[in-house]
Amino acid sequence: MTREARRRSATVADVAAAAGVSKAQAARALGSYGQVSQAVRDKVQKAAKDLGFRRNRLAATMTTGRSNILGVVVSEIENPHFGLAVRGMSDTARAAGYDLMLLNTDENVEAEVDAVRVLTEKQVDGLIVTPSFPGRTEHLQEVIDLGIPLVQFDRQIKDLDAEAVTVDFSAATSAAIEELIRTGHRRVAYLSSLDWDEPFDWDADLDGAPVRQRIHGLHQAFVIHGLEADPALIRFNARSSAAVSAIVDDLLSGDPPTAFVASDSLIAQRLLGELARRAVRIPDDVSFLMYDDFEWTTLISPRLTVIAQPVYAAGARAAAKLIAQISGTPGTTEEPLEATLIRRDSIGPVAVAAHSG
Amino acid sequence: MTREARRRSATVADVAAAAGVSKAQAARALGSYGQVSQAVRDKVQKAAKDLGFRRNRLAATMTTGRSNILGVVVSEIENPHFGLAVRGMSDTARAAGYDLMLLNTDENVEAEVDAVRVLTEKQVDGLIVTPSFPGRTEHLQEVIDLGIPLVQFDRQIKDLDAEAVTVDFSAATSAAIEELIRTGHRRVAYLSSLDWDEPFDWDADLDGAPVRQRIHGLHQAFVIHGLEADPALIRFNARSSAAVSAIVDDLLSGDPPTAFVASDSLIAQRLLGELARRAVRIPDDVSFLMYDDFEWTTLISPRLTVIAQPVYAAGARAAAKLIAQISGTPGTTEEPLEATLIRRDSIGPVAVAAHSG
DNA sequence: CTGAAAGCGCTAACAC
DNA sequence: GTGTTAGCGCTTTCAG
Repeated sequence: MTREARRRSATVADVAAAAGVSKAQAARALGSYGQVSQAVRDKVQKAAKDLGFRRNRLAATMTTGRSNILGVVVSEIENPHFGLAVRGMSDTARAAGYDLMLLNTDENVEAEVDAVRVLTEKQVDGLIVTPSFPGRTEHLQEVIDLGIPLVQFDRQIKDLDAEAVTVDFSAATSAAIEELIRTGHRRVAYLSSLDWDEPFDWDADLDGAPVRQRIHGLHQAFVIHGLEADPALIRFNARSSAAVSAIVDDLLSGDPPTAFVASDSLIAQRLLGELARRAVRIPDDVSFLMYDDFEWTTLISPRLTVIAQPVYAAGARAAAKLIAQISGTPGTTEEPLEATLIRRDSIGPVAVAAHSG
Repeated sequence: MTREARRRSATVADVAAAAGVSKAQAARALGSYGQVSQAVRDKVQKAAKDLGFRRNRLAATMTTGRSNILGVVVSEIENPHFGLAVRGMSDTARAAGYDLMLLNTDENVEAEVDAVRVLTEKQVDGLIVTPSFPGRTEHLQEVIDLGIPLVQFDRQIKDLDAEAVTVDFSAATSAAIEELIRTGHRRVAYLSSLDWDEPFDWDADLDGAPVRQRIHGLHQAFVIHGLEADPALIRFNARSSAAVSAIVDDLLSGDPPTAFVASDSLIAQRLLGELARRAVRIPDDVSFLMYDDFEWTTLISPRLTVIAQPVYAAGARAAAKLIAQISGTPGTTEEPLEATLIRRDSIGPVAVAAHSG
């Protein structure tokens, strides 16, 4: 029941024979290119229908060299952030006749290297990649050297001569941190899912991860006010509830932060869960800020102050840029995508008892 | 800067020539199949490295007929439900050497028909599809007739002789509705994103959409108690905030429901937003139930009573089943995937004033 | 407009 | 173990 042999379906040759024309003409009629008389077109169409012809697009790729496939490498497809971004890419790609081949890396560099290789071997016309790790770029450089169009998404590795679609967080981040500082916060924790094992300090080379811009913004805001920010409060690898739980334990055990910043909505949920479990109140005990905006953030109490970003648009733009590169169209210069601070109720003054500055 | 011609990269023939062996031997060494002496293997490996050889997997597909690509058609990739499912598929597929080609349909039948056609034309080895609409099955039947392995995901069209991976909601749904009835609810609204324009009644042929099982369960529970459920409270097309807003307006204007059931987390968020905007309190004014479980549902107040389902596992299983079909392995019979009711605080007794039964 | 023929890069017989 | 040969299904020249 499961397994009838996969019937070899009709080929252009079959259709041509049935229609009594040459393979070339049949192909032209089927593919609507070149010159074909109406008579031939009709005969071919009919024969194709009768035989249940279904073109083999891979064979076409063999000769044309174009697959009309965009390779997409994301770090965490189950993250609504990427879900939305992929939707943006998908809509734009389909509209231009491209399809998406999607690989997930789970923030793992080896998986990324692999994914990029597989995708190029499958002859994708171009790649959209969220580079996991600034330290490893050979595989991406190789793609560029091969002349395969590449667009970096969500993160940007500067050494790489490849377009990048990122959102500008500087204004929104400064505004948010300013607000934290103004309301008395001196110890601000930042949780990211980035795969990073080395000890962190402000000079660490995070390269173009959006985290970098955000952490940098955080640091700068402190510096501007002549304050010091504790690098020990910047934490990575927050990719599971267990990881977040451990981080929270650790953070709360010493000189605790008075504010938490979550790098994305998944981390935010985990973090809020851990905080609630420990009866830490927001914003009375600690303030809270998250990147990305989803409707649930307005449903919880207090409503979360967030830094929203145009995720769908970013995905759509990445696909558009890639397609432009593929087709040799000059990239139109568009206005930068800006993140915006949406002030709600999760940032408040530092509790006096907890104040340690 | 954008567009250096894509260099034709080295082929097995090139490698073979450089290594001074035949094309066949080179291919064997490169693909690690057949018999190759260590000496040849080494020479080939070296030549491949020197030339920057990168296999063309499409060419391989041409001869073997196998692409090692799984086609995935989902209705709403930005829905975290599918994000998680796709992650499950992706992990399972990668582990078995398959990659995913993902198309989104936005619950649009034409898009689905298209997606299925494109995928088969791209010679995917099999398909995982969330069938949008029970009324249109020719495209899927055609896939089956072609002998291309197909697994239905999340929904099941019964006429189709294709495996399906769905979650059993009957027990969880009965339990939930029982609870609603017990606490006095007689008017239970259900919101789904399904594309459905006809007027709804309890006999409507929703076929295998999970909605069907859920709505059926709802209806049955009422019938068992000798009660009547109003079909006018079952609403579809809840695919945007605007749509949900309109539905809520309409629902609230007549004889209003005392409980709302959201078919997924996206709808739930929209619905909760609309309810909050209208100052409808939960569970004081209306009770609330949602399908799927994400951490934010425990962060809001009241914590949401939900029907959780093993989404990741379902995705993983769909991929596993498809791969089993492809490779002709007999499908292992596994225990059914069960949804579970998680009782939290969003279901309460009907407010006396609002009671209208 | 139409057709014949030459590949795209790889693998699968089939000999040696 | 190794090499030769013949395609997979399609799209191109390049002639007519």
